[in-house]
Amino acid sequence: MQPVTTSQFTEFEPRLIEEIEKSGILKKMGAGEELMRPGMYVRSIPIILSGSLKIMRQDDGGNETFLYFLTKGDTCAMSLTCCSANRPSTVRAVAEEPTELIMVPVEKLDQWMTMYPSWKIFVFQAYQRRFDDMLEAVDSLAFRRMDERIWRLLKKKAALQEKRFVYSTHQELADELSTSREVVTRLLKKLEGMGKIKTHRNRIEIIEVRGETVRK
Amino acid sequence: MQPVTTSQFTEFEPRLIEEIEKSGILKKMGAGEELMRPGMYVRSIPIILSGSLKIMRQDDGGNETFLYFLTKGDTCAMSLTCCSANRPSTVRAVAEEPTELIMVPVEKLDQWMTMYPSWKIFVFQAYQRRFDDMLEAVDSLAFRRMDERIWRLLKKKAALQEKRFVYSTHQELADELSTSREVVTRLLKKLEGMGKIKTHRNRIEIIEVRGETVRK
DNA sequence: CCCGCTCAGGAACAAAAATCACAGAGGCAA
DNA sequence: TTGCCTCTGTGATTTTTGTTCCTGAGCGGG
Repeated sequence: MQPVTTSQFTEFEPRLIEEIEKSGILKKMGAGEELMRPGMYVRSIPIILSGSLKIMRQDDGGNETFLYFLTKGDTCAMSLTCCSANRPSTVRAVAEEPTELIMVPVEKLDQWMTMYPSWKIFVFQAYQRRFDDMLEAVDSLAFRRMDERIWRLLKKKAALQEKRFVYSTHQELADELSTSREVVTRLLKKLEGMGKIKTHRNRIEIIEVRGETVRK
Repeated sequence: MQPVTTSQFTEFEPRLIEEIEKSGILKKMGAGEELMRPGMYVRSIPIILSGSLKIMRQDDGGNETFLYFLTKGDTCAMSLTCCSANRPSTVRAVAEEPTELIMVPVEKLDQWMTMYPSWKIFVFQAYQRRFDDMLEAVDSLAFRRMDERIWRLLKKKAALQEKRFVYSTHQELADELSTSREVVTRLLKKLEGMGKIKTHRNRIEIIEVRGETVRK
């Protein structure tokens, strides 16, 4: 429909890329914009072209916790499962930065699975990667203390955009780590004391990664 | 090969059941026996006939945490991903009770996917269920305090075997919740004080579930 | 420039969980 | 019975995290 740059996905057959471009709808999202929330029914699955989506889990009481990021070439495994089971989403997806994606209607999923080997591989890889991501989230929650969780989250965010500045408020980080703003502030100060970061208003500077200084 | 009772899986085509019985290997495990550990390469995927497997995540320092149970009719999504990506396992699987399973060689996975619609559904449902389980594990870790986590684990274990006794030591529960034995002992005492359980040596009795008393 | 708002910092205290240290209970086997 | 071993209970202490409350910095709009 739109002139979509799916051609970057070299692992897809040309025919499949054609199909994606034909039936997919291009969507542009601004930073912080919400693509999906718990309870929402999903009728199409996103493939990310650029930028990144932050996937969060929420409980009934408004608390939430970060699960993982989706970046270029990723698709949302949750959407896949929800779509095919026709159930509402149980997670929230928010654009972490300006993000472009193609929304592919559910109906195509099954068709393409049998028609295009590369699509089958794509879908299975999506499941695989998300399992890995979930396990990492579990590791973080089960085995690490808050200071390390913050530090890792900051590094992940910085790596995502290949910048040394992370544009998050303490409150946002607190939400992502399911803790309180005060705790984040405290531990950021500690990290600052250790020389790993420098805090600014609305932005945190990553100084040191494993002894190396981040450039850019 | 062996006379396997796969016939209980009515959702499979008769032809598929035949195939499973032909190429699958029946395996019986005693309670506590280990099917898989991190680092192990898997060349066949298990389908559980009876009993249950406990899936645990371990970190490098010997700590571990419970992820979910697999029961009759389930298969291990981790095995699926590990097999097809030819990577070692990143989780540990232990028989929670005496358990019977069929081990199906990896090679069949792909074949059956295209040949038998019911197998494709089976595999996708496996992914779906395990995603749900992982999300529940995350909820537990992120949003609940240790006393509630213990209580829920006990109820889950009791439900698994439809008994009101849970045959676990405090140390085992501590490992499953990635905490220390002392904490478990203390909180069990608290639950006992609340009349929800009664503790015995090597076994815990579930007294009350949501106001109802457990029979059996 | 002042007002109002969000964001960050921090003190003081409370609660939850982890750690240390030890004692006793129960069961098994010599 | 005695000794040994595992499992359980508990007190004391520390660490980590959560909570409450208040202060001031920074920033944009009138």
